[in-house]
Amino acid sequence: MHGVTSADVARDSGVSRTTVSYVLNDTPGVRVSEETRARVRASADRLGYHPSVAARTLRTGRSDLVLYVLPDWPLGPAVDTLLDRLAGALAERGLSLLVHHARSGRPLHELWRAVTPRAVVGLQAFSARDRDAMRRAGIHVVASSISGDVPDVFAATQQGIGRLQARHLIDRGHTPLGYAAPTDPRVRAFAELRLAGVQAVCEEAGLPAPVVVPLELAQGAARAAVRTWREAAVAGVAAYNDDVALAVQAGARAEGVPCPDGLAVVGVDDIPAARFAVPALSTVSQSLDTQAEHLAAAVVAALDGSESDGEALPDTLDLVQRGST
Amino acid sequence: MHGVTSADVARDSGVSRTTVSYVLNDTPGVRVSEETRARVRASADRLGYHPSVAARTLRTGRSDLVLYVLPDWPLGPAVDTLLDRLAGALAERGLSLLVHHARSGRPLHELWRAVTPRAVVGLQAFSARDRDAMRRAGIHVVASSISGDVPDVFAATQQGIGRLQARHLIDRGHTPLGYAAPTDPRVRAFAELRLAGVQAVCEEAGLPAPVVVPLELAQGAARAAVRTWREAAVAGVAAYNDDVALAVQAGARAEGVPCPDGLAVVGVDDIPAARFAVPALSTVSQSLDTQAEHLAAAVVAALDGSESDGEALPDTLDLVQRGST
DNA sequence: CTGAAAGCGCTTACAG
DNA sequence: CTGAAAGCGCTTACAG
Repeated sequence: MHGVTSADVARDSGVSRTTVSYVLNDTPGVRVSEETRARVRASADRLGYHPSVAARTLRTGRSDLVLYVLPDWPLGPAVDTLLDRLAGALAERGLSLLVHHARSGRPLHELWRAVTPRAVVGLQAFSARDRDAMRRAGIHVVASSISGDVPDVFAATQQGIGRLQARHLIDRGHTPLGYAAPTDPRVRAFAELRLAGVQAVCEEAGLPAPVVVPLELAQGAARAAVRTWREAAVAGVAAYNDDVALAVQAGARAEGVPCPDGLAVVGVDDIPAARFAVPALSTVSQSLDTQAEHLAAAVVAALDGSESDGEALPDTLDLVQRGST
Repeated sequence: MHGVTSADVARDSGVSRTTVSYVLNDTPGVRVSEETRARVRASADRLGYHPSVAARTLRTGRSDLVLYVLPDWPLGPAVDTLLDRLAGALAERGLSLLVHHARSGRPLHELWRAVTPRAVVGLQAFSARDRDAMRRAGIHVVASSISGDVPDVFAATQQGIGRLQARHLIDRGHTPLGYAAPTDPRVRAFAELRLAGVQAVCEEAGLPAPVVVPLELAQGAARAAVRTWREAAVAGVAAYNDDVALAVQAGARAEGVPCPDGLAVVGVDDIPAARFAVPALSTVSQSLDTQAEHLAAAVVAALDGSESDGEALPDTLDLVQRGST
């Protein structure tokens, strides 16, 4: 049984449910004697009273939930950091995280119409239709792009990663460039954005377009890729992430190509294994912590009504140079 | 505005709210003509009706939420797989995942009493008090241990990992043994369980207890650790996970100790980097996918009332032998 | 086969 | 300063 209701508390403390509500919610602009307040709170405590979320939601038309839409793509470790920060920041305000699974096939609007969350948060931009409908329903919408219609912050960051990798390779004289793409179709959007960054820098520098090779995470595939790059005289490879970069290094080793002199490689993520590779792997560090913090702050700001348009995502990209470039 | 209610649908289709409810919920044992059903459904569709979750929950005393308690320890990539499988399996039954953050400081009972979820799922065992209170409230409780009071399945699995590592090293003749522990305090519980497995096997084999060295993920720390093991004549090291194992390999390399002949190493997780290490890293693969699937199945079974006591976690541990042992 | 009515637990004008 | 009463939207005995 759920059991204890505000009526029980009222009876126990000898006041009306109205007063119980006033006291327990600290309703502003209401005068209740300190003595009564204490009595009510003591009763609530003693009886183990917890207001029914359902009833409150029904009455106020607004729940204490924040809907978090998981993206289509696998987040990997990032999801942990993100969830952690978000759930933590929300818990401080008495809000809870409801997770929606984009891959589940259940349409988003079915969920938000049903639960009337306080805010909806996603890493991807929502469709204009979804977004407008949610706004009209008074729900705060926080996409990865902080201010409504600005191009996606995450997209900008992804391109920035590719740009940083390319510029670094060029600065170190490892030209022309190659790109080691992942084969997992779910991260294609990311890979394409990062690659676009590399391509843009090549063009700006008057270099030929990077030689793109999709790379299975296996020895054989890696060797074949290295051979392809060698034939094209590629001297520096930007890899989709550290795992792919490590594969490239292994392929080069197997082909007898020295790194970085024969083929330089730069990854993304700075996973622990990067610093133990031979030679140690240069990589772009993303500072997910900062990004997660930023997202959490954006949500909280939206809830507080301060909208926080201006606040751009601080620069979270960092090139860690090690032996592989 | 939320707007459309069952009253609107009733008016629009010329029936009572009762009938609307019967039709839309397919209430069994109720006869409504096919024609009426079609009319009601058409109205609901056309008006964009979505029953209020809050009202339904208030009325029935049971929500469509499953509360998922994130553990104290960082899950890393695992959380992604777990969430994915769980949210997917639940979405199929019209249930949604509510995430509770153990680290948030907000007590668990406050949340479950407030939202009356259908089930509560956690990777850790709940306190007996929490568990009993939830059961009494009619909430299904699914901990990592499937059947209520059996010792924690995850704990058993962790010990199994250590046992597998130790037995492998012994079989290959790499004795006596060392253990490379992590320094992150949040994973201490795991590390201790895995180490216990190693210790048990050593004892059973009549070997000295493993030499335990906590290992920072850095070159210097790794070298020092390797020196310690050398002094103790350790020939085989079980590492907490692949990241730590990779550090050990790097330390050995820097100390001029050949792997595996001078020092053999076995990790846990089979991360992509493991197969590209030099020599390639032997490791215990955990098959998180299988474990996640199993957890999702346990939740669904609990909801369906079939409890599924017997169904033990299938064996998900696998030793992948490569060059480092 | 269908409808009128009660009631889930809360908050909030509105009266006193 | 405090309370009686309405109503949020739904489901479900209960009558017809």
